[in-house]
Amino acid sequence: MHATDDEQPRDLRTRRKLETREAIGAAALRLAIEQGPDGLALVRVRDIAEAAGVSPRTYNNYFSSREEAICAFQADRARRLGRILRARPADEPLEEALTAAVIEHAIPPPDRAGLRMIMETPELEGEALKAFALAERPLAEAIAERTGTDPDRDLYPNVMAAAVAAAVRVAGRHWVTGDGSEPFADVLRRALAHILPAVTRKE
Amino acid sequence: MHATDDEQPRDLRTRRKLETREAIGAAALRLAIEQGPDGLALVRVRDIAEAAGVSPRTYNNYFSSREEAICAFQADRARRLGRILRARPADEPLEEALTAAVIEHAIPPPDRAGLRMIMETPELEGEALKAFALAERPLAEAIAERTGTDPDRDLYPNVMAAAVAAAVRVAGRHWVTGDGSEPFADVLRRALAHILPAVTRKE
DNA sequence: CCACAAATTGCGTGCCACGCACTTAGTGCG
DNA sequence: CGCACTAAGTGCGTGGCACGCAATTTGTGG
Repeated sequence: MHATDDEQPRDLRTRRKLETREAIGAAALRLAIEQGPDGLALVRVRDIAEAAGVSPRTYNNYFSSREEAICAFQADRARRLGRILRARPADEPLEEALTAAVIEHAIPPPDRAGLRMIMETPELEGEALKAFALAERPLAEAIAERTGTDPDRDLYPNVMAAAVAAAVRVAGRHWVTGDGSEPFADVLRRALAHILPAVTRKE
Repeated sequence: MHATDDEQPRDLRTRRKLETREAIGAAALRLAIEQGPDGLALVRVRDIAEAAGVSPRTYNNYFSSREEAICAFQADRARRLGRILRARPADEPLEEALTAAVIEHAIPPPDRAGLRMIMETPELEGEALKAFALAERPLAEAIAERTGTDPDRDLYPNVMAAAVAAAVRVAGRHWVTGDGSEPFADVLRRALAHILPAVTRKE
């Protein structure tokens, strides 16, 4: 009864498709990092396509904007959170399950340069926010399943999901801003500790 | 020592400028609502400009995308939150001050059709998320001021600001999704109640 | 082996963001 | 009360991008 099912296909075609998508996304991010936050306009579509070994037309079969391509990896990563939470044992308290899921979600830690690039570039930040927001829905569903609430009717699971996503986002920003000596997982734990006391169900 | 100062100018020029900006934003939103979430592509720049009684070139002196123009009112509204919180009495407990600020911020309640349009249109939602994220910084600064923390070093004020913004956002979505019988302020209160218990300072 | 489906590509079209230069309108000072 | 100065509005030209369409290549299944 999953609302989001990401099957892992053995189909050759589908695998190629995934590969090209990742190739384009990786190329886009790499070029963006090379140019830096202020040179985003210099990253042309044809450059991305060429770097990915693909035609410009194909690039935009997969993405409808450069921002989307650059943030693809982050979007895919964010989508994992809900699934990971579902995989936690059902009898685990929500607070622990959430923490564990978020930490597990951060393995391996995201590419620091990439995250930094995205967080420091306004246009990319917007796209990243969209990615985070998209991840909230499956997360809310997973939370609802654990708490016996309904994401379509109740505020609780949606607020919790949004708050957790917000904490992860802030933690990421903090991590890329600092000197990086503190492990990402630790920053995540601290950020979550600020909002998790609010898991108290009241309705 | 404000980081964001929105002066209210009596200058004729500046007033005209503000009027133009609002005229364009209002026209953009109105046209978008007319076309509905699926007809966003039909809202051309020249239509917006014409409806606002201004040249297309002028339109894009103010906004660099239709989405930005359509969501301008929401962005301006979001920016108010930090200022409102600062205006609350300094001795008021953070939890109460936050609630009061958010409620006050919702007066007058936002245009339901506009909010609905924005929430139901993916491209606009992205822009709205950016607006919310932009409002987080001044909010975090206001929270930091109240709690004696530093938004540049500490996680706490940033996490709290993001969580509050997230709650407001979710409340807004819930409000426009439902039948609207419940006042927006009540939805806000309920949403905040889920995260405000987390105001416990731990570091 | 063959028909079918799906992905890649080239081409053409309409739209848009933005730099530049010019005009028009407000402002402040002598 | 003009007069220089500044700032906003505007027209035009350019480069770039998203996307529909149709042809081609590349897997897939009977």
